[in-house]
Amino acid sequence: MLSQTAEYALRAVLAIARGRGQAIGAAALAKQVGVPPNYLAKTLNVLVRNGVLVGARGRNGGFRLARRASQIPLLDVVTPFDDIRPGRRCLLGRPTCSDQNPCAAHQRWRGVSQRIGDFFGETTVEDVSAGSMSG
Amino acid sequence: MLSQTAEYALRAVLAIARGRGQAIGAAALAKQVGVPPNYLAKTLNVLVRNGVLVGARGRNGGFRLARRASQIPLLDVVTPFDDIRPGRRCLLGRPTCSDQNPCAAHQRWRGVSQRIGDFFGETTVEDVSAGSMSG
DNA sequence: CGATATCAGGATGAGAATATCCTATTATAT
DNA sequence: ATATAATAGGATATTCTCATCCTGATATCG
Repeated sequence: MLSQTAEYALRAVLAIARGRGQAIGAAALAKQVGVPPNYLAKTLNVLVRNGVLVGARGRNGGFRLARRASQIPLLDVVTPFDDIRPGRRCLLGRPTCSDQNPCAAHQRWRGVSQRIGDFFGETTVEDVSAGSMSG
Repeated sequence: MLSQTAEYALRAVLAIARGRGQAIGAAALAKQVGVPPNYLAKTLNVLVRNGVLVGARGRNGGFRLARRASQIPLLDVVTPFDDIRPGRRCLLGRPTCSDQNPCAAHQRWRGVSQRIGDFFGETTVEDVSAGSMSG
């Protein structure tokens, strides 16, 4: 469903959210969510550039959420890595696919696609970070 | 959503279904659905080995559906290329994710995931091949 | 100040997915 | 029979994602 990188980003952001405002270093985060440390560092950096996280350098540095968890839809976490806009989710891979310009599967796929879009747009980091530690 | 290869497979199978029993050669098919000819040939070959298509060699050869279009769920077309079983669709990429062993996002993602699974399992090639030529 | 911990980010490598090429096999038409 | 048209499928090339490595910038602690 999501690229490896987007999954890493999600896991990391959820872990940060569980820290309740406490900054967490990339290395600790990597160990906690089980992803390659160096790669995660780059991924977190992208999230900083996209306004999802803020990164603090130097001793006692680390990453925090840029906004309250309730203000960050999962879409914001995922979008820098995967383009999941509705038009780009055509089942048959057409560059654009809409009600006006539908592919053969559009009519039937539409409802499902909508559900996916709604999920990422409406579910916030808070909604899912409240859950279990794992993942 | 799907890999490039799975998309190609879907497009090709839908085009074959529109041929109403008439065998279509890989080259003609490739031109019709707009995919690299040699690559499509390999992809079609996989579908033959998986019992979705039958390939006829020699002059006037080509590909036909192995069953009636109404008997081929999209899942069968896609599965040889993408593993989209529910357990493998964990948002956070855990190897297994279920009601018994859920990830943080499981509860909320579950409904959407189910819809996706139902779509591929229940929608048949006939359901979507009836639609437009394009795609 | 100086040592150290940490993010920022460019350069490079490994592997998978995608794409191309070529040869073998098989059926049909003449 | 022979030529030809088509699938079958191995070998190879290309591209992109994922991952590692290294250096620079910056903040904190003593």
